[in-house]
Amino acid sequence: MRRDVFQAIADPTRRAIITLIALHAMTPNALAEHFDTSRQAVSKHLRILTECQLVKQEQTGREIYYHFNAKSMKEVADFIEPFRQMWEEKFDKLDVLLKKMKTTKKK
Amino acid sequence: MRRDVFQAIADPTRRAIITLIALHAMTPNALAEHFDTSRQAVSKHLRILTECQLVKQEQTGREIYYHFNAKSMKEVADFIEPFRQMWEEKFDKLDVLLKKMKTTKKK
DNA sequence: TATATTTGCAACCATATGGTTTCATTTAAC
DNA sequence: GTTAAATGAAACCATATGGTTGCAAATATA
Repeated sequence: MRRDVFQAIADPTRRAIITLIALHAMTPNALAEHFDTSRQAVSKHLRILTECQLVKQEQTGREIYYHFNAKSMKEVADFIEPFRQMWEEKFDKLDVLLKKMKTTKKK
Repeated sequence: MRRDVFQAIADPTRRAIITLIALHAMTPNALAEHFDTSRQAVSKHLRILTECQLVKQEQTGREIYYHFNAKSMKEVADFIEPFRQMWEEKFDKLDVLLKKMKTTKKK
């Protein structure tokens, strides 16, 4: 079964879980209170997030605190980073100049 | 039907399409040659990418060139950006110092 | 005009997904 | 020791997903 970070963050509930957990570690029970779904559904999301290492477990007694593991998010960053300058429209003057030179040369 | 950018980039074929198209606009036929799937399958992917505005169509005769629209990728960037400093482990000395002062003060 | 090319759409299919309910296990509290 | 709380796993279900094949429409080419 394919289980990667991109698929993990595709679900809005999982993105919300990530955002909550990034602030501070939480138990599944505490998390479930933030959503309309059942605790078990949240647990399934946590399983998926764990499988792609977006979260880590820390057991204390019968409670399990889920921590955010930001490193795994880097894969997403690496994918979109090459496109950043395409949506950020601020090009410095050197870039514009180089682009101009390139076009005129071609012509 | 939910159709957002996160779901769009969840599929590896669609991510590959995006990467190809970002280099230069392509027709569905040209795109399909890069994959094992049928042209129609690629067409379905393009439909999804169009719906969340990750690509734009430009018709010339009977051919349709698909362009990459980087702006729509910003939504993903905005989501992961807050976590960036959590995975980038390079903190400058001032940050470390401030952190230290904070802890000692608390104690 | 007749034919070939490019494309999107519809119907269908196997599997994945996200949810539920039920149950077993472990640990805390009484 | 008995009961309650926290959790994960399994079974089940409706729907979404990604693929296929077949077909129709529009445009280029002969």
